[in-house]
Amino acid sequence: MFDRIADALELKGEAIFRVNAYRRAARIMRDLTEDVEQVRSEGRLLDIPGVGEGTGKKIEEYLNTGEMRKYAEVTRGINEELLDMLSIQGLGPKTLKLAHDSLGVNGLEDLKKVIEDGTLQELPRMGVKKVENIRRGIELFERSKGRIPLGVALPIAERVMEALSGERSVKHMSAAGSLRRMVETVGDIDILAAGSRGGEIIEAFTRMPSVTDVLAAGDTRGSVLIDGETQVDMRVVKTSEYGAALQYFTGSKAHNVKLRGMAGTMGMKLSEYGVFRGEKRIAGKTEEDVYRALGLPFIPPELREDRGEIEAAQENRLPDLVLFEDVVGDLHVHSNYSDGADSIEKLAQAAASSGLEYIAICDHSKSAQYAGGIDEGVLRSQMEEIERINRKVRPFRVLKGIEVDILKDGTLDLADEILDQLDIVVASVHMGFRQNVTGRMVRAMENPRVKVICHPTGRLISRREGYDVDLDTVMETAASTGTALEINAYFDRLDLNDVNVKKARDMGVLFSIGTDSHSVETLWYRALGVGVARRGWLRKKDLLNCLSADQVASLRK
DNA sequence: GCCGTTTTCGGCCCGACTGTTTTCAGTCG
Repeated sequence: MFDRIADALELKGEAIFRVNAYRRAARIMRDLTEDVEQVRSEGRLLDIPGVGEGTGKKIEEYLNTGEMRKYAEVTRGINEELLDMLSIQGLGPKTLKLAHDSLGVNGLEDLKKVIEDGTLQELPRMGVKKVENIRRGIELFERSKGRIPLGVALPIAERVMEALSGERSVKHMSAAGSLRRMVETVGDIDILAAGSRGGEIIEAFTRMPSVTDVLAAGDTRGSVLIDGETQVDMRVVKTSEYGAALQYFTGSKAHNVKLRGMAGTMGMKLSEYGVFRGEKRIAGKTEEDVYRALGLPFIPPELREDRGEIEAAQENRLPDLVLFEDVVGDLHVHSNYSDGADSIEKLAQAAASSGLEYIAICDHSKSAQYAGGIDEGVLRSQMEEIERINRKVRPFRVLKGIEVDILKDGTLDLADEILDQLDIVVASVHMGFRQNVTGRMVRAMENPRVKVICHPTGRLISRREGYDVDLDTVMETAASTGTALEINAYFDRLDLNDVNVKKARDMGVLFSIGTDSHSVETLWYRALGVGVARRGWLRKKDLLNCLSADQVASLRK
């Protein structure tokens, strides 16, 4: 509702600072991991930075009545669709308001009509090119399916950088933006390069075979569509400005705004060209230099969300974040014993060559019939095969595991006797998403054999909300029983997500990264899991995957 | 609307590009 108020106020031409205050409040509410009712009942609403008198009262009003008068007032007479249209590229609030007020545009079809019949172009400060830009913006708006999952965007970014790596004048290159911060979905892909011949680099960029549309191309900036749908923006800067540019283009916006404010109060100025004191440029070549000039240690990109990282940096208490190389095991892999595509041996070899020390084969249990779940007998023969394979692939190790179903009464799908023979047991809810999920998970965690609860919310990024589950209770029980919660790294799950990981970590919960791979193709999703872990402020000691195979196999709760 | 090492009013991040204009408004990131 705060986001919608911001949209509506912006459209009405309200002061941008007020609009931004609402956007900030919306972001803060979205990031809040505590129950807002609880915060209110303890009288702490106004303790939340960014929530003042006004928004605090509105939150109270909403909690009491389920309504917000301000929201009703500012959205009166404005179509929801009109507010959505603010995200059309090339069409901002001023133009949209003008079209609304003087031409009666109240939706996408109206706008197309006034473009067609030429009346839009007759408005003040409108011309042929502007209208054409808006027309293209509409095309893109209708074509793009919204945000791209990180797991889809990362390989595209890598392909682009690979294609440009041969350009001789390129000195540095990196993904930037939300992709570099490892946000679970990204709006577009940003690539930054440092080099002397910007024009040539951009030209090579626009000539890549996968490019279907060139949206812009100049000496310092280019923008294209890959395969007709994914927007990639490329920027080229001077080597001396690369650090400041990378810092700037990585964002997040909220992080940068706060940093720039800080720079101001310290008598400096921060821009994408560097840190300045008066006319004098005092940093900019590397990101480390930029942060140092502001009196801060380097803040890893995954933390740059203005969720307390700047304050932590000032007080020198940034977490020592887990590194990709620290994660030496994948604790959730399916084989062709259930619904996976590849043999255990093939998975082991692929995992070994990707730098892992071990994987845990955790196929589905018998109740998951749709997934070819296995019973006690098949599991026994799988354990024998794993022993044979382990003799072949040493020092790599395959752990004997199972992804056991948590049944509708909270009991497990396989008997304790066989679970006792495994190296690791992970447990999942795969049925009855609305049926006492919390109680069932708690009961499963109370079983000392269960080391991990998989995908604790059950959400699918592209299409499903997740279970009816009380995460606070799950986290408390996980902490008290020593059960790890999974960071399921499958690209459409990423479950738990970043904010919940941070919250659970602060409660003393342990974590386990599992790719939930059903073939060798997705073992690389571990990188996505590490991204979520780092965004959740995790250290090496918070993850089971940083233990050795022996340590994992001998875990006791 | 929020907030305070410029502290209860008066600021609020910074710069580039585009297209429309004769000095700048709108949009974007």
